[in-house]
Amino acid sequence: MGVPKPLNLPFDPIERAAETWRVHFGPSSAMAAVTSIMRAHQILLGQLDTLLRPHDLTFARYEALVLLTFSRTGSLPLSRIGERLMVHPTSVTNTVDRLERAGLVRRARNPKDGRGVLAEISDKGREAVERATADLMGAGFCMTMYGETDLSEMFGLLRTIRVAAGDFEGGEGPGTPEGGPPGTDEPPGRD
Amino acid sequence: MGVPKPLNLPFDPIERAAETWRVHFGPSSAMAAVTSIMRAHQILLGQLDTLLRPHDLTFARYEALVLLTFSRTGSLPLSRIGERLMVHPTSVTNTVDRLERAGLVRRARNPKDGRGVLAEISDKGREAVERATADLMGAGFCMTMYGETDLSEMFGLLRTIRVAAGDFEGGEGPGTPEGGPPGTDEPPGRD
DNA sequence: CTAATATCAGTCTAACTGAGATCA
DNA sequence: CTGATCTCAGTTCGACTGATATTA
Repeated sequence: MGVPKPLNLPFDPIERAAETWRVHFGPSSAMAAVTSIMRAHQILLGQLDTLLRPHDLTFARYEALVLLTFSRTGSLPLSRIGERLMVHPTSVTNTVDRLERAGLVRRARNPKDGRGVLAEISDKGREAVERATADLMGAGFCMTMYGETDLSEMFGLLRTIRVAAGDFEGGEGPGTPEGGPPGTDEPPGRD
Repeated sequence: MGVPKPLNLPFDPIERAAETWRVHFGPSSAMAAVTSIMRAHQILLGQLDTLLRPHDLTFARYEALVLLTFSRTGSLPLSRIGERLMVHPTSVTNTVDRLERAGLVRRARNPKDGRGVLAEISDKGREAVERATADLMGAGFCMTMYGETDLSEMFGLLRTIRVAAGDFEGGEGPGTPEGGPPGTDEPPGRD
């Protein structure tokens, strides 16, 4: 899965494409960065899904389960799951469908909002998260080729595009506002 | 598409997940970096595909077309396309199918290898690449929030995971080997 | 003979569109 | 009433498995 067979090309295909690109079209650093992100994603998803397959999970389903584990009551409205994981509403329905079929989650009516549906993690689900997480951490999240400095540098760099995409309000003001975030500061892990 | 509506959460969802993660499971910088790559990929693919939709192209098809544009004869064996773009053989067949149906590419027997099939770009295909490329470059490849320094830093950082995945032989020796790469040094854009 | 190349049939997943039910 | 939440039907897409024909 992912990339079972290393290609071992005698050259960096992205670097070469960037050189050729520059000759044909002009400056290519943005193109090289984009292509690198695409490829990194492909590599990571392949490796993570391979690690998660024995647990009958995909990375998307795993993320949803973890989110439920983190919630106070072990349950969240589907709408909030979609919001936090930044996926389409119908994708959330689909993900929860599969988790429910596997017995890792069950649906419940939201007592606080008749429109809403809660996804509630089951004991089996909690066990699955625990085992899967152990595997992922054992594999260092497939990022063992990086040191702490590189990891936080990468996080910082990619934060810029997330802010630009409007994921959250981190654009204005000094980075992480210190000494008094205006009003919206919630404790982490809140339901 | 992608994420048409900015979420504008009052907090960084990945940062918050990382904090909670650390409390539950331990160190989380690798997890935060992985999640950031996943999200960056999602953002970029959404924006790029939106830019390419009017040209009846996806990013995958666009990449294949560009590769053909770069080739000496305007044609490449499907196997080589798969190798350079690092996609599965059946995915190449599928991509070329679609490009052929759109009249941007045609198949031809490989005169040098009866097993092989060449994908050859058509005039219509070359025009499509030119127009699409103009759009993408006009949009700065959706990376206008970054400066040159950030872009090359990102490329360098992500190069590490590509090397570790065995994409190419860049692991041993001093970075980009200077003064005499061993034997396999080809001119770019060959074939 | 084996190995490489490409195709086909079919599965799986995620992301989407559009429509509709339910309820605040 | 509007708007939010969720579901369903159906599409598109890329990545895959396994089998097969062809040819080096």
